[in-house]
Amino acid sequence: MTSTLPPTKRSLPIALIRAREGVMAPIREMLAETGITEQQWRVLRVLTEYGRLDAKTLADRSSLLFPSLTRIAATLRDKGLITQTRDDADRRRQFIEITPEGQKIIDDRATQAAQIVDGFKSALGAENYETLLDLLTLLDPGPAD
Amino acid sequence: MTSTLPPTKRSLPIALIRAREGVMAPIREMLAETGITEQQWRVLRVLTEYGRLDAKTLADRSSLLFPSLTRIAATLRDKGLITQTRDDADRRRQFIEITPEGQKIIDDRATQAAQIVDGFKSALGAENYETLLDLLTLLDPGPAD
DNA sequence: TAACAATAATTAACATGTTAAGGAAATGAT
DNA sequence: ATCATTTCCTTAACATGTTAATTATTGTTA
Repeated sequence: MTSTLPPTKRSLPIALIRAREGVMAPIREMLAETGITEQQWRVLRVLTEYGRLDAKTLADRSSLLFPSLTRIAATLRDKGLITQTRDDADRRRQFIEITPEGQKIIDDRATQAAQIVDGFKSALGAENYETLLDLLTLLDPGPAD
Repeated sequence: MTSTLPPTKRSLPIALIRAREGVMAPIREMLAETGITEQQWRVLRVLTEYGRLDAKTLADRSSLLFPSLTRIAATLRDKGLITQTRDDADRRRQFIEITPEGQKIIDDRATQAAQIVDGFKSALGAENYETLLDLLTLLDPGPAD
């Protein structure tokens, strides 16, 4: 049975891109007022959720490649939203922690962000929404949570 | 009812990124041998599916922003994989068409690409796969096909 | 038709994605 | 202890994502 490529309208990679674009549009709009990017927001959210983290773990949990995190961390540090501390026990490693200023950005927008998420949940229906998250997780090869 | 942000492990934007990463990894691996990028592959696939297109339509169907398409088209032209033709009726517009060399890249890899897609379809199950595509389409604000 | 508005495309500027190479510190083997 | 290896992180180089400004052409209207 020779398989052929689906039409691009039913292509999984393209559907993932478009869905992400649809979901991120209102979030980006919200973030525009804060002067931080979507990825910077993601880093701050992970730091809020897990507390101080080493750079490697932070990159994993933020779904960022290490080189991206290096640049983003430098930007966030310059903005005073995080601090970077060398690990005395292993001087290769680095700890990253959110500052009160960074925390404030999350706190100030958390409700608004949650409302955007709720909007999509309503649009799909709660059950479909959970199904979608479950199916997406199956496509993620990452460490089995 | 005050809504709060979900933990990042159940965040829709992050789940979309990770899923995309999981799906694209083997495709990128395949494309590495061809010397073209994922986006360039997408443009060539759309051109194969729809034939000659004006740049605006091509950008839409490839899910690319216009500035990205401008650069990608220049690259593909330099590689001899597409041709660009000015519209005589409206000299602002431009038509883009795939060349035999470009077509060959698609033809040579179509089966392999389809097998990768089939792998994900099996992993999820055919029914779940279609459900996933349907749900993703609901998140796409784009023109209702 | 002259002035203004709208459209197609490019360019610019900055941030991120991606792969490869490099540097510093820790680990392991001899 | 020394050398090779591994690990954490940075830097480099190039492609793309994103928004804004700019150019060229077309359309509209007074």
